[in-house]
Amino acid sequence: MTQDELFKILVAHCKEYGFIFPSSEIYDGLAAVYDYGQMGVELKNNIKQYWWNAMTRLNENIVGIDAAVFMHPSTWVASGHVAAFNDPLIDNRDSKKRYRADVLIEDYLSKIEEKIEKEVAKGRKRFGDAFDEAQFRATNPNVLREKAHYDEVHERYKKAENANDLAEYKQIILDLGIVCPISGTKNWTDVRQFNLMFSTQFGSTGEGANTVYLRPETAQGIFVDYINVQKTGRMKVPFGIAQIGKAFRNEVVARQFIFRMREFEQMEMEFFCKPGTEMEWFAKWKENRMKWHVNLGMGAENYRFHDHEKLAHYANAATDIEFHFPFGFKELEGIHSRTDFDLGNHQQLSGRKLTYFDPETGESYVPYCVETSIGVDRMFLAVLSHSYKQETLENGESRVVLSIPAPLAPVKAAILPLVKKDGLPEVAQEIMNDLKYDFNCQYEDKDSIGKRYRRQDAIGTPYCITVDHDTLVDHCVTVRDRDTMAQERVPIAELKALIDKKVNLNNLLRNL
RNA sequence: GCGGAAAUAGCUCAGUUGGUAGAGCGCAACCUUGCCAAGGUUGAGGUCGCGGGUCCGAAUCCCGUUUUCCGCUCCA
Repeated sequence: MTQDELFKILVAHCKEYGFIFPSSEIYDGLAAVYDYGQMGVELKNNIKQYWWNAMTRLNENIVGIDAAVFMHPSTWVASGHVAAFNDPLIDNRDSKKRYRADVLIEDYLSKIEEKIEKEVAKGRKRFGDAFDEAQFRATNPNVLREKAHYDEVHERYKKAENANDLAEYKQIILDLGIVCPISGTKNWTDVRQFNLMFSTQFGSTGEGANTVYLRPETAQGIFVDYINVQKTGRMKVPFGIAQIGKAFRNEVVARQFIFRMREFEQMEMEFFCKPGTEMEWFAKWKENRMKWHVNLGMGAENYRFHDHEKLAHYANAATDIEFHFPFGFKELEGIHSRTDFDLGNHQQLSGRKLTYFDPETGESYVPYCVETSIGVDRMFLAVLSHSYKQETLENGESRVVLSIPAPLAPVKAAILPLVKKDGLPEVAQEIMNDLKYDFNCQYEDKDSIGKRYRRQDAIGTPYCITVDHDTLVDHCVTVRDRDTMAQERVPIAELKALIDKKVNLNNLLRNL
């Protein structure tokens, strides 16, 4: 079976067993939007709990918040999203390639600059030590011609950019005779804008209604609440703020199941530290976060760091933790050193002081920030794709099993009477009623015992507890292990401790 | 957004040159059985993705549209 086939089967499995459904499916679905079903929501909640507890409970200097999805529109000016998420795009009809119109023009401009530098280099070669570069630039006709051309194009481009004049972008591209690097033709479509932020109207729809955006990342909620948390929590730098929440991006193409969705959930932690110490914390959080992943036991070889060579406008260091998905190593989590970009911009735009007074050194500064940002949905996909296995058994039959790390499993134990008579269901119900306060359990008495085992395997239940006729006499049950299929006779009184040992999330957290 | 492919029962699929829709699995009830997907009986479930068109007649041919998959593109 190829990885591609495996992925398709996994998607089908998710739907069949209630993990993930296409959103609004009875209306043909909504592109790249998915719902979590009765099993999916349990797994997802467990993942979030593992992260939340690891962040806020294991670190005394990290606290959590839950900011609103709606934020003041200025937030997205300060964060750079208004500028960065409004790319003017243009397609070449022959090559079917899409480009950013502004990048095409900027590339053209830098080519003119190259020409000028070439001329200057020629002059330097010709005149040797006597070369006066400033004079050469001011007098050489070739340089002057190119410079004039550059200035003219640059001015038009800046004007178009400021006015957000998409038609002018296209006109510039046509006037300059820019061709597609692939097809070599000038057969361009109109320039269109793809705003990656969803917008909606705030207030009444009449006069006075303002456009607000659905947050494209949760991080900004932390930055704007930073000063409130620091003051009210009497937090001392270094400290962190953690948040789990929905974010929205109107992706041009959203695909690969829940890997890239238009509505998704992030688990982000912003760690505020003294400027100059950020690289230490960056290294520490890289190590810390990798440990959190590997601790799940899904194989250290399935993770790797991918350091960014090209950094975003806000970062001075960035790395991804990539996971081995069925479609290759892909980003699961990002760790960025964001400097004081966000707090600095919010301070400037809001006019509010966001500096921290360090009582030990007497210094005042805007803290630097190291961010860890993981997609809940990607983590979910990582767990599921790693857990899904088709096994061939000794008797030649096959089974599908989800070997989900036990503390994350949606259902921890299934209580199964061997037969639906002779008082066995009643005993099983009693056990169920006792265990349900500690674990998410399922009771099932339909079909043969073997079939019920397979159904529980398919949703990744770590333990099946079978009540048989002997139970009525010896008060013991058969406990069947999901992964080994081995069976063990256990007194009912010891059940809780046995299950707890394997499925308790705290045991996972203690290893961190 | 562009190009290619696909959409029939909850799932996997069949459905011939256009002639009023089928199987297996699953689901529900009952009987029988009882430790790794057992057997029997009965039953529920489909305006063939949606909307037009051609035709006496469309799941089937044509056009449009939605969704999904693959390749581009996008993903500060």
